[in-house]
Amino acid sequence: MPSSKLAERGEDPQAKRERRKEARPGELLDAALDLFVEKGYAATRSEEVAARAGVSKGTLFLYFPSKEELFKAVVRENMSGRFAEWEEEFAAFEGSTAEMIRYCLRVWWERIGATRASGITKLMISEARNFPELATFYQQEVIRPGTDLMRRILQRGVDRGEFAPIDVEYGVYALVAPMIFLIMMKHSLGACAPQDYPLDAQRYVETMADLLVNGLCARAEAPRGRA
Amino acid sequence: MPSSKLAERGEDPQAKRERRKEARPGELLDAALDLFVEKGYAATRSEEVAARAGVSKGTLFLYFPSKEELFKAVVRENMSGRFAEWEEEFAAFEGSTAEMIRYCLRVWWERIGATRASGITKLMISEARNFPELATFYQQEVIRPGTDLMRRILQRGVDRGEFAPIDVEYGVYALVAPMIFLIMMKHSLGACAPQDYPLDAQRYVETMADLLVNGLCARAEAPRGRA
Amino acid sequence: MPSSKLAERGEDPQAKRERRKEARPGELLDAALDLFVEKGYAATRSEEVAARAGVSKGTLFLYFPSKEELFKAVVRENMSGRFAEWEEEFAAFEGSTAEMIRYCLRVWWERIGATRASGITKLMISEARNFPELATFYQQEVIRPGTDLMRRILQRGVDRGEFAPIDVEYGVYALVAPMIFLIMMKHSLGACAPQDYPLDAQRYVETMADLLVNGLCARAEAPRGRA
Amino acid sequence: MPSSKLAERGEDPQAKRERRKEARPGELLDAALDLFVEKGYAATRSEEVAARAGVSKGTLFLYFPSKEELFKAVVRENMSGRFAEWEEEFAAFEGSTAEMIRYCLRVWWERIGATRASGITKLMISEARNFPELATFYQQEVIRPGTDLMRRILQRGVDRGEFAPIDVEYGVYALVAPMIFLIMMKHSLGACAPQDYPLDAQRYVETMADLLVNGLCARAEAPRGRA
DNA sequence: GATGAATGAGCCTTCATTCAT
DNA sequence: TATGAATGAAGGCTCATTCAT
Repeated sequence: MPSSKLAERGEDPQAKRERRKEARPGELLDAALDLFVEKGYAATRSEEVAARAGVSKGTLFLYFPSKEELFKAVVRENMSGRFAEWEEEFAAFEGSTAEMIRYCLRVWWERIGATRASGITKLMISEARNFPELATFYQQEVIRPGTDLMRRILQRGVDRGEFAPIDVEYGVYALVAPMIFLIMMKHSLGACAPQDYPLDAQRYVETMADLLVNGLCARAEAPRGRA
Repeated sequence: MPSSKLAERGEDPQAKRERRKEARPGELLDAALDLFVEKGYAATRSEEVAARAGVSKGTLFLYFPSKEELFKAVVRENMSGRFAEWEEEFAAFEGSTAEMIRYCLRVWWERIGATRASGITKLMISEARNFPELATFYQQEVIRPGTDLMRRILQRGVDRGEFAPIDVEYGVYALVAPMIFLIMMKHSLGACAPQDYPLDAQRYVETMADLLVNGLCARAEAPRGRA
Repeated sequence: MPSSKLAERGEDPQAKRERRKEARPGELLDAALDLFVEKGYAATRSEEVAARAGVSKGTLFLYFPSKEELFKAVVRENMSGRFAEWEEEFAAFEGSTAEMIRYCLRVWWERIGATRASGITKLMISEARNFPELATFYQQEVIRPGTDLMRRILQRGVDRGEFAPIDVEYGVYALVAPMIFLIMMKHSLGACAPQDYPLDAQRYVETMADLLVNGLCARAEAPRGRA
Repeated sequence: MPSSKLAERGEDPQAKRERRKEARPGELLDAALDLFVEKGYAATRSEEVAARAGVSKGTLFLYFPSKEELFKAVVRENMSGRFAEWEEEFAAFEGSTAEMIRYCLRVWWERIGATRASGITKLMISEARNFPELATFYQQEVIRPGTDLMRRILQRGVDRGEFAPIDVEYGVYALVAPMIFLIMMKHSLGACAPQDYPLDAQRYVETMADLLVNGLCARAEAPRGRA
C-alpha cells in the first residue's frame, strides 16, 4: 500500500479518504467474520464489530443497513466461487483418483480449512435455522457445487475400476465429514481448550485421506460379502 | 374451588399436583433442550421455554435461577454417562473388532444420534465458545470417555492384527467425524431444507462403518508404500 | 372506586392487580393523548408516556406493540361513535333548523371541543401526512359521519324554507370551519400564549352560531342578486 | 478541468457559481418549507432538504447552523409582512364594506392561500408548541397585524351602518376561521385523500364570503330578537 | 466554499428477571 | 408454589452535526 501511494503522488486530493471508503466494507466484513465466528450471531454487538474495524457504530450502518444484512454479506463475501478454479484443476488432473482425493483434501485444507473462510462453515451450521434463506443460498452456492465436484471424483474412481462400486452419494459424505468435523472442532470446542485437542491438522488430513482411499480401494481390490 | 376437587375421589387430592411438581424440572429441561437446539441459546426466549413446558414464566425461574443455569442444566442433564454401560458391553464383546466397530456405530446411532441426546452435541458445538466452562465439562464427561472407548477398540484391532498399525488418535477422529457430521446436518442445514439432504441415516451409518472398517482392514491385509 | 372495592370484600385475591391491569391501557392512552397533542408524534418519547402513566418503559410495550400502534390506538380510542347518539338527538329534534344548528354547535363544544377529544382532531390534522392509513380511517369514521349529519341538518333548513337554497356541501364547511379553527387555536398557538388569545369559547361558539344562522336565513328572507 | 472552464467564454468564469452561491440560502429555505409542511419538523431529514435543494448535507449546515435554525429561518422568511401593502389597498378602498370583505378574502386566497406561503400557517399551527418563541414572533408579526386589519374592516362596516353592531373581536374569528380551515385541509387530510375532499377553493372562498357578508348584513337590515 | 464520510447521543424495543398476589 | 404484570439494562438503528479533504 505504501508503494501504491507513492505511485499516485499529488493526484486526486481525496485519495486517502476515497481509499478508506472503499476499504471500509472489507474491513467491517473482516471484523464481523471474526466476531460472528467467535461469539455467534446474537452475542456479537454491532458496536463491537465497528470498534474492531476501527470505526464508530454509525459507520457500520453506513455500509450495511442492518446487522442481519451484515451477517449475510459476511457469508456471501467469503464464499465467492472457488469452485470454478477447482473444477478446472480437477478436469486437468492426470493421476490416479486416489491421488486426486488426497490432493483434493490437502488443497481444501490449505484454501479453506486453514483460512478464515472455514469460519463461514461454522457460522452457517450454527445459525442456519435462524437464517433459512441464507441456508438455501449456502446450499446452492457452496454445498451443491462442492458435493457435485466430489461426486464426480468418486465416480471417476469407480469408472476407472480404482474404487469399488460404492454408493457415490454416501461416499461424498465420507469425504466431507472429516473436513466439517475438523472445522467445527477448530472453531468451537477446540478453540476453548486447545490443549485437549492436540490436533495436527496437516497430519489429520493426510490420515483421513489415507483411510478413505484405502477404504474405497480395498473394496475394489477385495470385494467381499458386505462386511 | 379447591373443595370441589377434594370431593372428586378417594385418592390424595394433591397427588396430581405433586406428580407434576416433581416432573416440572424435567419438563422444563425437555422443552429447553428442543428450543436451544432449534434456535440456539440467544434466540431462545425464557418465556417460550416455559410455555412449551406448560408453565408460566415465573415458574421457570423457580427451578432455574437464570437462563444460563437452565442452559447448563440442559447440557449436564443430557450428558449423563452411558459409558459405563458401553464399557461393559464392549469388554464382553467376543467378535472381531470390525464387527465391534459396526456395532458401536449402530448402537451410537440408536442411542444418541437418533434421539434428542444428539441435540446436546449440536448445542455444545454451536455454543461452546460462549460457555467455556461447559465445554470443559463436556470434554471431560463425554468426549474423553468416548474417545477413550474408541481408542481402546481401535487398539484392540491393531493388537489382534486385524487393523494396520495406524495412529490410533487419528483413527478415533475417523470414527467420530461421520457421526458428528450426521448430527450437525440433522440439526442445522438438514433441518432447513430436508429435501436437499435426502439422507437415510441408517444407511449412512452402515456405509460409513463399511468404509472405515475396510480402510482399517485394508492396511492390515495389504500394507503398501504409503497407504 | 372505593365503593366497588367495598362490595368485593375478601373475594378475588388478585383484584387490585387485575384492576390495574385492566386500567393500564386506558391510563397509557390518556397519557399518550396528552403528550402527542402537546408535543407531536415524533417529539413524544415512549418512556415519557410510560412515566406519565406511572409505569416503566417496558410496561408500555406490554400493552402496545409499538409507538405507532400506540398512536393509532389513541386516535381510535377517542373517536368511538358518538354519532349514533347525535343522529338520534337530531332525528327527534322538533324546533327550527336555526335552533338545531345552535344546539348542534353548543353540544359539539361541550362534548368534543371542551374535552380532550379535541386533541385528536389536532393530532390528525398535524400528523395526517405521516399516517395516511390513519387519515383514511379518520375520514371514514369521523369526518364522513360528521359531515353527513351536518349536511342533513342544512338540507332540512333548505327543504323547510328556513334557509336559502345554498350549496349544502360548502355550507357544511361553513359550520365545521369555526370549530376546527377553535380546536387548532386551543391546541397550538393558543396554548403557547393564552394571553394573546383571550377567547371565551362559549361566547365564540354562540357568536359563530348566530352569524352562520343569520347568514343562512338572510338569504331565505331577502334573496338578492348574488352580492 | 478548471482551465477548460476558463476558456469557455469572455464572462466571469465564477459568475454562475457566484449566482448559485447567493441563491443557495433561498433554495434551501424553499426546499425546507416544502418538506417541513409535508412531513412536519421532526420527520424532515436534513439530508433530504439538502438533496432537494441540490446540494450536499454539509452545505446546508454552512448556511444554517442547525436544523432548528433552519426551521426558524423558514418561518421568518415567509412571514414577511405583506400588511403594509394591504393596509394601503384597504385605506384607499372606496366600495362597500361587504365588497371589501369579499375582496379581502379573494386576495388572501390568491396571495396566501393558493401559494406556498400557506404552508407557513400550517407549520405554525402544527409545530407551535415545540417552538414557542416562533409562535410569539408569528403572533406579533402576522396574527396581530392581520387581525388588526380585519378588525378595522369590520369596524368600518359597523360604523357605516352596513353591519349590525356585532362584537368585532369575534367577527374577526369568523372571517379567519374558514381561511385557516382551508389551509389545514389543503396541507393535511386533504393532501392524503384529495378524492374525499373535492373542494374548489375558489368557490369555497366565494361561498364563505357570501355567507359571512350575509350574516353580518342581515343583522343590520333585520335586527330581530337574538337571531 | 462544498463535499460526504464519520461520529455518537438519543430513542425504540426486547427480554431476562423480580415480586406482589 | 405458581402466576404474570412490571421492570430496566442492553442493544439495534437513526440522523443532526462535524471536519478533513
